[in-house]
Amino acid sequence: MAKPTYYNLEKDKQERLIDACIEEFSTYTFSEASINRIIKRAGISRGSFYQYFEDKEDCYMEILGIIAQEKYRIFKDVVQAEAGNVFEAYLNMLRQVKIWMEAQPRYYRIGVLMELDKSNFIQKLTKQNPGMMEYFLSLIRKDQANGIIRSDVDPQLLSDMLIGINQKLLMEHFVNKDYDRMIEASEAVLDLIQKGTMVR
Amino acid sequence: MAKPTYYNLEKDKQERLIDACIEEFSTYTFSEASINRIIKRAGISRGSFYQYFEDKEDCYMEILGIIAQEKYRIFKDVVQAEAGNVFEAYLNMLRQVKIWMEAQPRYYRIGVLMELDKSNFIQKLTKQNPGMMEYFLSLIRKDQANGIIRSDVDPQLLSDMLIGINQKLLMEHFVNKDYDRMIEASEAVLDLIQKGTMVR
DNA sequence: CGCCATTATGACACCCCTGTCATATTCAAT
DNA sequence: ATTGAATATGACAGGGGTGTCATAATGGCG
Repeated sequence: MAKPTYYNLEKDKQERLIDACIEEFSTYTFSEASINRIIKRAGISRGSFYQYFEDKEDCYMEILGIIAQEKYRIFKDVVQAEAGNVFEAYLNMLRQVKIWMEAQPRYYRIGVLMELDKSNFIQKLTKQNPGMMEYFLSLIRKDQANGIIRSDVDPQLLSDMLIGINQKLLMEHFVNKDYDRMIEASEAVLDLIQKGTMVR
Repeated sequence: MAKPTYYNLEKDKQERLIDACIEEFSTYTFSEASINRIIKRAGISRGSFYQYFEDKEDCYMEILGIIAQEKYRIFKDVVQAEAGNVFEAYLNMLRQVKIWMEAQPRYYRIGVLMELDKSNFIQKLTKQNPGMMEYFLSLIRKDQANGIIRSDVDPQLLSDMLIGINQKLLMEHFVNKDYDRMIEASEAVLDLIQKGTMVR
């Protein structure tokens, strides 16, 4: 956790510092990120940085905390609409991600870079993510029970597919900043997965 | 290109050097790879390294050349069987990749790390890859003409899906070293894509 | 004002890296 | 055996990085 001095910082200075950190961590991997660049950008001295944070990891955790807060703020009042099936649930989720990407591209980028980092510290952080797969799995099973999805479809496989495909779409459209097209493409993908490619 | 001195090297020494390079480049990104570690492992002096190669890039290119050769050796006499459709072509390709992964996991790993590297040099190298997507696109169009795939399926989309899903499967099974399961999973995925998830 | 706690600073030690270069060694050919 | 070319070597320059620490500046408060 950041040192007391950090929390005592006057607002303006703290914001400058946070912005510099976000800029750095959304441009470089944690391993590649440079404290030198951060302090230069924030206009503070090397010594001060270490007055605020224990070290680079500490600083990173502080930023992650801020991101988590903001994420919660944006996602909390999203209609947790009872999704009719996995596919709808999926699209709901994607629309939320679109909002997130548009509102906070730098935050999203930090997430992307996290996935690319191989350092122990980051690997440990990333591992702590059970999440979404379980959610999809349960939905798929429910849909099978309701006769919406064929019962001989392997839930695990379908879930992997959904997650895998979209990782690609997300990434692709994020670099192009074409978020609307992303939703369209996803709808088409889901449609295809439901109907299959075969001529009937 | 490597310097003449490199090519004059006695076999044993050259092999030790190459092995050290492969070990390094299959463990670290090009940017993160360290000449210090390479020379230590190869048991040569720093000066010697630069007697053989212009610099790190030069060394990397030499290794890529060796990999390309080996890849060709393994892939050349694979039955370029006239695949019946995209899905068969896809599985053919995947089986080749399996052989490659098993035969040369380190080489495969170098490819993976290349994708993760953001340095200019590597980005430039990676870009020069038109490849597989075009191939899939043409096959998909052919299948549509032959009435195997519904004509209202977007070829680009299907191609993206195939490539995207498998990137995930490949990666996942590569880390688990479970190549047989990889083929099975891919077959299941392809089956699902063909038939769709809907109950008919 | 004077005093003390808090905060700010940049020089410093130490680490790792790449690429160079004068010098030493090896080796083949005369 | 001598000599000259090819090869080997590690000290060195120069750059970047992190974390520390003695010292300086600041700011409230008695």
